[in-house]
Amino acid sequence: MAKLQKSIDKRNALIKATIELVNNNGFHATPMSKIAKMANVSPATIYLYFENKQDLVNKTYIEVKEKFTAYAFETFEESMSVEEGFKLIWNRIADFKFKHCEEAMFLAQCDNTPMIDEPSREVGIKHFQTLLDLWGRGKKEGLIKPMSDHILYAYTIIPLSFLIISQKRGAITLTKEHIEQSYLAAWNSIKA
Amino acid sequence: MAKLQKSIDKRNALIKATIELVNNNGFHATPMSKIAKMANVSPATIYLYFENKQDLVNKTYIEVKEKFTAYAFETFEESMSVEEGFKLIWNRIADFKFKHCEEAMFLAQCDNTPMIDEPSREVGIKHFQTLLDLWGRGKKEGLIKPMSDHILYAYTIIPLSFLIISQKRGAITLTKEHIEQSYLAAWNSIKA
DNA sequence: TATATAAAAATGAATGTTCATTCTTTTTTT
DNA sequence: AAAAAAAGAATGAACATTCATTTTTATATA
Repeated sequence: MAKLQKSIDKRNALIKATIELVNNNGFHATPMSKIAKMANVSPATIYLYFENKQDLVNKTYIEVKEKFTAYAFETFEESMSVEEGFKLIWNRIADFKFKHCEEAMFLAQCDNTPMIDEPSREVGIKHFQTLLDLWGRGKKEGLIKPMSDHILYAYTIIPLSFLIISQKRGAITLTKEHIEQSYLAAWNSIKA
Repeated sequence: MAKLQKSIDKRNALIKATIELVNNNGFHATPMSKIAKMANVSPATIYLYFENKQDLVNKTYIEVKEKFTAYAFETFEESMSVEEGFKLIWNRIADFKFKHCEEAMFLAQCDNTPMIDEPSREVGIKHFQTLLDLWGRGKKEGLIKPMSDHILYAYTIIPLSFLIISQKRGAITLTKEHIEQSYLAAWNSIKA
């Protein structure tokens, strides 16, 4: 166990360092040597855990995305009403982005960039099915406007990424009130 | 004039090549040599027009952003009502992103990345004052919810970037109807 | 339990490549 | 014929990745 434990720590440290450095400097300006240094590891060690730089970034993306969606849907139950369920999931997402804003920023950067290869991106998308199903139910029940999932996503979830990034840049300081207003804006934009 | 004309052509070709290559491969994977090749120019020539790679990207960003905002506000007039003005500007923005989706994608990538340095980013923001003023008026008149400009922006303009990128990736095909639904979603999220 | 040994993990120093930038020469313009 | 613009080749630094060793861990033996 000791052996495996140690390995996981190093791996986590590498992923954490990748997130932080890519957030602050961008993919193009984060050399493997810096990642190694921040993770307190030799550059060569990275290659024991990841095939190469691209693989490191892909795996980081997938891991963060999975953590994110797991958190988003953790407390959701099928038995909930559409409105209740949506409110819950939306708030979990807001909560995650708030609490783990480094991770959230990293995802935002990946989602707008050719930094991640397509297969890894696909993996990330799959995990959102729960929300799409809920929206499907909402549309059928006439509670949510009959719009493409992409539009629903664009007007409810995407704005949060922007707000978190703005906060990280120091352009705004998000309060509980902002989040409440934000939820209302999201709901108003999709409710039938 | 011949001389100046020629120079401007080369400069434009360089900016166009930068947009295209960065969109498809990301900043980290677009060497100056490729930009030069795509613009039909020697690598050395780039340095007659731009100080270095960072400068080239900064200038490209500023130029595209200016073109974008100029287009967005071109037909707006102070005399318009808030709702009318907002609808007009929003549609101009949608229109621009639709017609010039390469440019729009480039901006989206810049806005979520440390690719651009802060001073250049600031320049890009300044040009949005017209919209902020309009929102200010809307809030005063009680037509728009009293929310931070960041939230208004997040729920009306930002979603468009996501939709354009999704379209470019082939995940959705945007129709006139999508755009209309989209405008309604935007307006519903901010109207008082 | 202590010791020896094999296997695994980790390292720091090379390696070779890529790439931004500069230099020197050539071409074009005035 | 001088000046400006452009070119291609050269330069040197940065960097991803690999190599040869060392250190750590696990296992086996006494």
